[in-house]
Amino acid sequence: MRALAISAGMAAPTIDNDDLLVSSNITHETNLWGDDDDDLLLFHAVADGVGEEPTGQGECGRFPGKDADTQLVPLEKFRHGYLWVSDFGQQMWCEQKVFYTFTLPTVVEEDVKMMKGTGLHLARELAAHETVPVNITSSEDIWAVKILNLLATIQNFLNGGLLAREIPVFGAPFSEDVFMVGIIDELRFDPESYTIDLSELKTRTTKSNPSKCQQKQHEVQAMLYKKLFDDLVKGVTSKELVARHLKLDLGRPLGESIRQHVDKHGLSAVSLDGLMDHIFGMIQGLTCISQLFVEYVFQDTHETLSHNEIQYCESDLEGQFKHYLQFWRSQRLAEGVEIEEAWKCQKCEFASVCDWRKRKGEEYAMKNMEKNRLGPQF
DNA sequence: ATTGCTGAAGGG
Ligand code: SF4
Repeated sequence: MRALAISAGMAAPTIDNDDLLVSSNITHETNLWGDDDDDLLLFHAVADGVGEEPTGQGECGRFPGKDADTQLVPLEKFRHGYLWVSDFGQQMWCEQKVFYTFTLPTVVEEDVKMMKGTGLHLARELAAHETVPVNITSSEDIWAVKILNLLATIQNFLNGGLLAREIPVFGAPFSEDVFMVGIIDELRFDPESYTIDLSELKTRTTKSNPSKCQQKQHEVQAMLYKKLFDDLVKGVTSKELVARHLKLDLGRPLGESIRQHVDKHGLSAVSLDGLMDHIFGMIQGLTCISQLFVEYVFQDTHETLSHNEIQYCESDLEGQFKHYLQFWRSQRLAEGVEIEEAWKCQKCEFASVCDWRKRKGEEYAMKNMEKNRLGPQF
């Protein structure tokens, strides 16, 4: 079984054989994974957005409410009106840090553990398909790539394929009208039971599972992927919704390079309108995700430390989703870590300027002083 | 900042 994925990037397009996956970037070219011949076509596309600097909203720009100058909330200032699934995980680590990464200059240094993690993910991805570059001429093309890569997965499963990696998903969960985009690490299809399981891969520098709080991050990430995928299967996510949030013109003709791949899938669509009609119809022939797994792999030896099922809890997910959304809508300030998690500040590049950390430290010192002052006498 | 006039994710 061969899969094809497309990617658009700055580099020259490359075409591989075997299973192809495509990823697209904001630039002029994309890569398709896989074989030219057939089967799976996976695209990831990128979205467009709008970014802005937060401005004089008081100390560190942390006050809630719209930005004084631009009247934009973080969702619009820092993202282009839609969020990434991974944004929520970052917020769970430290929301204040998320805020700083968007508003303060950061030090450029290569992160070996992240590069290793990326490498391990890429190796697995390429084991499932190859990428083929495509040319991109518009935002519509970029999203068409994502949709074609999702289509490749769907066609793969409907044709008896068992495994897919790096599957793009998107939607606006929980009727909040906030658009989310993400990429699922891995889906496995069992034709016998007609079930699809999801697996989220995390690599580790130490030979141990992460702390509870990090495990929680990974679980929420996996649950959100399921939610987005299931909404697609259920037909909750419509092309109009996608077009509105991503500011896309459904009728705009797709570029030549994209059209060729559309043709290869046996489709006649010339624009996103027809392409999404097709894919949204087709995905409803699949089934919602059954089991969720998080796999931890040791970076040095590539050995799997654990591969455990996690429980999907929709009400829990919804609660978290709405809480973290408040930050993006300026309905509350960014929250930093509590004193129990001050260890996170140790390696944080913003520690020396972090207002939150300073305040927490002072509060803590104050409490201790109180205790010492009152303590001996009572 | 890798890519940030911003692709998702990459680990802690
Ligand atoms: S110093 Fe601590 S509280 Fe401040 S941004 Fe970093 S991790 Fe968050």
